[in-house]
Amino acid sequence: MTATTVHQPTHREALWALEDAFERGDLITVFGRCTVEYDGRAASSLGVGRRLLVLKPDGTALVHTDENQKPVNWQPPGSEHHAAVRDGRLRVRSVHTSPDETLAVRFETVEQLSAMSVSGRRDLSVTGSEADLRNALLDRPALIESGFEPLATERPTDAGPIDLFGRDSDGRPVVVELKRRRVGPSAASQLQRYVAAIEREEGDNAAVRGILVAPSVTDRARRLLAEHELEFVAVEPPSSTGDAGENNTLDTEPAETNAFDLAVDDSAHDSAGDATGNDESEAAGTVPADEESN
Amino acid sequence: MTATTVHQPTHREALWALEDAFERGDLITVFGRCTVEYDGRAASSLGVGRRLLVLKPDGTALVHTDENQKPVNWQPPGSEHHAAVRDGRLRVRSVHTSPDETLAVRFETVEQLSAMSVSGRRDLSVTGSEADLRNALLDRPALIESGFEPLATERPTDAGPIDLFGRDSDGRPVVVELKRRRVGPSAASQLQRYVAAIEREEGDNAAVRGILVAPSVTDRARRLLAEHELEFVAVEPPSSTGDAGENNTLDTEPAETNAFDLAVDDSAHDSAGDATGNDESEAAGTVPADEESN
DNA sequence: CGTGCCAGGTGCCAT
DNA sequence: ATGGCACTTGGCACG
Repeated sequence: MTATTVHQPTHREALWALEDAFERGDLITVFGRCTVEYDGRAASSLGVGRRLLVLKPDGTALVHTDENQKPVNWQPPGSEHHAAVRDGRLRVRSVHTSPDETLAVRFETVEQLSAMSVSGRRDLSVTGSEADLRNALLDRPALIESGFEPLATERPTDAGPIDLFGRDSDGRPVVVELKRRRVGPSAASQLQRYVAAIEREEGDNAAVRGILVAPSVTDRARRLLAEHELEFVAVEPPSSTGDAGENNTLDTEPAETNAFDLAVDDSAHDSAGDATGNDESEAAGTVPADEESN
Repeated sequence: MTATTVHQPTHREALWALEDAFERGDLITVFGRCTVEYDGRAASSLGVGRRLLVLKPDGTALVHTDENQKPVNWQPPGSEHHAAVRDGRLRVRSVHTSPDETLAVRFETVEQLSAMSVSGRRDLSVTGSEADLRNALLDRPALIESGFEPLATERPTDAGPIDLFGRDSDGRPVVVELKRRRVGPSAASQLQRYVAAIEREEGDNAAVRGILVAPSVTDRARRLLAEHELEFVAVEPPSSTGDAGENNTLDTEPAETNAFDLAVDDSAHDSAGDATGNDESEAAGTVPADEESN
C-alpha cells in the first residue's frame, strides 16, 4: 500500500502513525482542530481552527486553511519534525536552526492522518522566463535596436550583474536590463546603478546608454528613466495562450519551445523515536542531507 | 463526519467524490500518479510522478511533491476547479481568468482522495514586521538620532511613499527608510530615490538627509550609501522571543465560508449526479462572491 | 481593477 | 555560508 490513512484516531494512535511515516520518509497530511505557534524570524500565534498540516520528508511543514495559496504558517525545508503526545494531545513541532525558528502545532482533535510515499519528479520546465526573453533577444538583437550588438550576458559590475551588455551601431556601450513583467521604479533604479557602474569603469568620457526592456512601464518609472536619460523598449510577454501552443512535451531535453511570440521559435530557451518514559512519547523525522545539486 | 476519504477509488468514483466535495465547499486532497500542465503567465509541463494535489474552495490549487515549501505547480485563488473523467482517467482542470491561466492535472492512478470541511480561521498576528519596527522608532525617535523628530509615516512623494519622514535637531528634512533585515544595494537605491524626490519638492537649496535603518548592511550597499552621502543606522529588529505579546484572542465566529456551492449555477455545462452514460462526466466548483472583508 | 511595495517571502546560483 | 536577484512571486493597501 502506498498510502495509509487513519480516521478519527486517538492522539496516541496518530503519534504511532506519525512515527511510522517519519520512518518511511513519507509525505504526511494531518487534518484536525489545532492551534499554531510560530517563533523565529518573526512570531505569530493562531487560534484554534480546523486546518490541514502537511509534513514533508525534507523538513518542510505547511499549515493550510480554507483559503489562500500560501500557508498561514510554515516551516522551511531542513527543519526537523518532532511529534509527541502531551496532556493527551498530539503535538507536532518543527524546528529549524540557522535561522532559529520553531513551528508548534497542538491538536485538539485529529480527524484524519495520511501518509504516502511521494517520489516527486521535479523535472519541470518553464517557458516565458526572463532567461527565455534574453535568449530571444540574443537571437534577434534588432528587436532592441537596429545595429545593436550583444557582447555579454550577466556581465559583472560593481553594482551587480548586467542582464545584457553590448554596443550600438556607433560603438557606444549599452546596458540592457530585462524584465518579463511591467516594471516599476525599482527597475529604473537598477538600470541606473548599472549604467553608473559602467561609466565608472569606462571613464568619464564614456557615454553609456541604458535600455530597459519589458512589456510595459509605469508612469512613475517612465519619468525616472527620462530623468536619467535612460531608454525603454517594449517587448511582448510570452504568448502561450494565444495559439494552439502544445509546445512542451518535455523529457530529457528542453525541446524547442517558442517562448516569446515576437521571437520566432527559439528556445531557451529520521530519525528516531525513543519513548521518553512518561506520558511523553516522541518521534522525529527529517532530512538534512545536503546533496550537491547540479 | 467532517472528513471523508476514499482509497484506491476508480477514476469515476474519484469524480463522484470530487463532485460531492465541490458541492460542500470542502478542502480536498488527492494523491496519485499524475502529469501536470500549466499555461498562463508562463507555461510549464511536469512529467508523471506521485504527487499531492490540494484543492481549496476558494479556487486555489496546489501540486506538492516530496520536497520544497512551494508547490511545483499551482493556481491562484479565484480559479474554478473542474473535474472530469476522460479516457477513463480522472482529470482536474483549474481555470483562472485575468490573467488567463490554466492548470491541468491528469491522473494515471488515484491512490486516495480526501475531503474535509475546514473552518479556516486566519486570525494570525505577526510581530517583527516592518510596521513593528516603525512603531518602535516612533516611540523612541532617539534610536535613530538624538533630536530627530518624526513628522509623518508613509509620506507620499513622486518616487513613492517614504517609510518615515521627519526633521533633525537642525531642522533639516530627514528621509528614513526602514528594513527589517540586512539590506543590499536596492535599499540604498530606494532611499536615494526618495531623497531626490524630497529635494525636488523642497527646492534646490534644501539639504535633505537620508538615513537607512536596518539591522545591518552589505558592503556594496554601504559603498552606494557613501557615494550618495546617505547614512546608515543599525537597529536590531524587535526580539520576538522577549515579550511576544499574546496578542490575539478573537471572537468566535462560525464563519460561514461555504464557497463552492453558491456560485456555480451559472455554469453552462453542469451534468452532475446520475451516470452520464458517456465517458465524460464533469463537475465544477469555485469561489463565490466576495464578501465584505473588513 | 491597476500600482506599488512588504514578505517569516522562496528558490537559484554566484562568490 | 553570504550575496544578489528572479519569481506563474503572493498578499495587502490604496487611488
